[in-house]
Amino acid sequence: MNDLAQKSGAQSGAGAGLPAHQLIYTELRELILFGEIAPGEAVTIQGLCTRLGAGMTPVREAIRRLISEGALEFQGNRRVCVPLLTPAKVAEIIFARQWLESHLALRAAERATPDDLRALAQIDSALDRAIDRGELHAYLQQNYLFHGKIYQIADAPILAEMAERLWLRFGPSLRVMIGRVGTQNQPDKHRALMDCIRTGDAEGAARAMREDMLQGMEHVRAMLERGAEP
Amino acid sequence: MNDLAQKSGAQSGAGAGLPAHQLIYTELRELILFGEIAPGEAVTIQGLCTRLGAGMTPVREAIRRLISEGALEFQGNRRVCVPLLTPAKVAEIIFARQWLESHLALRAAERATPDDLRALAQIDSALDRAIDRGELHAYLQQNYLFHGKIYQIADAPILAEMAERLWLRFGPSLRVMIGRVGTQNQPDKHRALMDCIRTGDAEGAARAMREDMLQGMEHVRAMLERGAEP
DNA sequence: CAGTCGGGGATTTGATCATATTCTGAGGCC
DNA sequence: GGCCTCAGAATATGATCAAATCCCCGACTG
Repeated sequence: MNDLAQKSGAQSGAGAGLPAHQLIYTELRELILFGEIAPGEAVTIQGLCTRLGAGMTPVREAIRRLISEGALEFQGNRRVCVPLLTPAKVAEIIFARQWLESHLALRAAERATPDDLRALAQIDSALDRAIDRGELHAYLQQNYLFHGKIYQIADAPILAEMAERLWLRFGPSLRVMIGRVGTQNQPDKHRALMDCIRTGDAEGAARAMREDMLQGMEHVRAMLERGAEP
Repeated sequence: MNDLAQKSGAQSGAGAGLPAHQLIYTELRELILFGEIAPGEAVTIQGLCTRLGAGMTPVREAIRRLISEGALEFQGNRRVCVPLLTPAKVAEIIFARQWLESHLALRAAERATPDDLRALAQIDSALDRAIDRGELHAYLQQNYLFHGKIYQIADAPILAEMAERLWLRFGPSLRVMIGRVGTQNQPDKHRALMDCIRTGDAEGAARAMREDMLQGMEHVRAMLERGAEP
């Protein structure tokens, strides 16, 4: 219960020292992004206060922030929940990502350094390991990291933020989709993408990224149009 | 149950009914959007508490939300200010808006009803009046409303939100730019846009919207590259 | 001797919490 | 079946604590 010790001792490695609402935000964001909270599931302030062991003010701020990012939804009366995707929303997301992701990949191909390529390769091999072992959470995480690294290389913070925000919208449903389809059935376009980046083929990188994205998103779309309960 | 008092809080005195943080958010958002708070200007919680006559919690939440929307910036140590645009950021915004706005205009042209056209014409004439009178604030406001109405007609909430978010980024600098250039020098592409929508020329609407947007944004870009202090 | 740099306290500001108040939803009673 | 009451949750306030900035003063240097 004595969490007040975090201010006096500024040690204990990373994470210590920054404000609680930031930590709560990051934590809650990952819970949503990787589907720990299912689409449609309700979120209460006091529930999170006990779940994350935090005060009420930081939790409130984190929730507000995630609402404004589309990761949570304000249900008219004072209820908050993880939004359910509709086919229309998925169509919008696919449309936006076609443009965003391919452009970011194109920029990344123009700018990537050998170090960047090494980092990408490292993430991709971790991703492969997760696929082999069927580790759902690690798969989602590494996949997200891979795209995030592309965004970082692309050096376009505003566009990257737009792309990251879309992840928050389809992340929960992606988890459900992968959970049903399995991690095996995802032919990996990342290798082709990295090859294009390595050879400086920007157009090819854009195309590979677009295909990688479409592959996953069309599965989500199909699941929503069929199952109707994500 | 049916709270129609969504946002038009002009009735019943103090606009009671919806939560305070929502009111504060809307108010602060407009202050930023129309440049009442200049780019680079610092924003303090307690300053806003007195300025808007509100408690500290709602103000905090509004600020957090606007930070996450890019309308405010977190300056390392706990300072918050309206961000200064850089040429690189403007280039990103122009790039994104080229795609977003033209696509939204295209969708709007495919969906607009006669009622929608009437509403657009009404906003546009208010905009013309503001230009004639040289009313800066009204000009910015009606211009924003015009685009917002297009977004609404387009019926693509996620894309519209992305576009609205960009307004928060360039709004303050737009105000500075118009303040220098004047409202007169903006040849109005809105008429052409509405004509295209009326005749169902979706491609033409997209083109007109793109040109309208470019006109304004290139002025902003030029101002930033020249003046360096917006 | 004057100007500047650095230190230390006062003040402002942000972060968090505990608590009071209000609103929503549900279940019981008439 | 409708109204009323009650419990639980969210909103909002103010107080409190910590930290960063600011300002003033003194010492050192040119």
